[in-house]
Amino acid sequence: MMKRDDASHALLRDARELGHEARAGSGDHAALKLWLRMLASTTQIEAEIRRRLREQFGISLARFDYMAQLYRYKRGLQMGALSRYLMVTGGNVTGLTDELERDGLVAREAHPDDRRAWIVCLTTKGHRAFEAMAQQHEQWILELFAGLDAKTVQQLYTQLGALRVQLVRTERLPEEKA
Amino acid sequence: MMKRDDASHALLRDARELGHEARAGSGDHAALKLWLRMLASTTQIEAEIRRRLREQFGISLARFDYMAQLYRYKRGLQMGALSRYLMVTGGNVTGLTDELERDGLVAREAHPDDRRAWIVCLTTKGHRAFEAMAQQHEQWILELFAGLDAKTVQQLYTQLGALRVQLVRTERLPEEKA
DNA sequence: CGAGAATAGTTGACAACTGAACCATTCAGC
DNA sequence: GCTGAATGGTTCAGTTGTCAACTATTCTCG
Repeated sequence: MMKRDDASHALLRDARELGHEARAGSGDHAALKLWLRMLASTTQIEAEIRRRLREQFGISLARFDYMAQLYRYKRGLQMGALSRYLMVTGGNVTGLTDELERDGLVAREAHPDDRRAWIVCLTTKGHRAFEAMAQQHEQWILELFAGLDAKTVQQLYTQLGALRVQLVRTERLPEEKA
Repeated sequence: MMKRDDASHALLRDARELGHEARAGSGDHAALKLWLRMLASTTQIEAEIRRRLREQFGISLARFDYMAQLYRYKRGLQMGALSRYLMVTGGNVTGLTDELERDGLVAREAHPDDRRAWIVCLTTKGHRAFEAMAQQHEQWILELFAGLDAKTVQQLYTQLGALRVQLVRTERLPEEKA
């Protein structure tokens, strides 16, 4: 389908490279190469963090993220808000809440004005447990990013900010056909 | 557990921010903030690409990645190599191969020297199908990264390269306790 | 008020992936 | 050449997440 230069998107692999970056080409596909490198790095870090959380605290990354939100919002959050913040579906939030509640880390409280809704809060136990994990978590991140100097970190942060702006804009665009 | 400055890793949320970045603090936790922004951006782009591949080609991202590897290696790959390159387990590769083979996109061929192993190749149909998808895929990436100018893209690419080097090094480190 | 639309959360079927156990085959070294 | 360890692949149970249908409640407005 569609006549094209066969090499125009050639997904070349440098034998030394790993993972998603294997899709990277050697041509001038700068954005594609950047994306594949970004995806590979993120995937790898995420897997490592996930593994360590599981290993040392017996907790999933999803549950850690969930508790991080509640830690920030000391007065609690509705489940719908959690669903948006965590970028997961409502059904998933229900399940996570059930587990965390069973383990005594969070508690559902009735919403004062809306009988459909719950307010979820960290329990004292949950609060303490999260603080311990969060501190360790930050150490891991520092370790994994130790190869970058402060200036590079700042630059990356700023540049990714620009990317994020673009993403939000694209997201809101009305879909045209393809 | 452990006495600490309560705000030392405060996972603050700016009301305007979304997703994983919610964990970002306002302090000097530069690496943590960078990580959360990176994770959020990548997750979002990945979800968008996944959605579009599903919608327009009825294919999962995993299958796309799988075919990308075979497209690069025209002479085929062993399943173990695919497993490493795709950063997924062997069991997963078996399943993906079964599906793709059933759809006539790839073919298992006996390894000439090792009767345990298979060589998986794209079929002609698979090759054609992948080219069409890959071209569209690159357009999507260009669109999503359109907010960044060429110089920024180059810088990001280089800087993430440094991160990747660090990751490979960390990965190989013998584990110490925690 | 009252009917229909919208919203909050739950449920259950399903898809994707992992990890461990398991064959078959090959390799290493006596 | 044999035996035990290592490797390539498969299978299966369990985890994590999605999606769509459903219940209960609240909102909108004629």
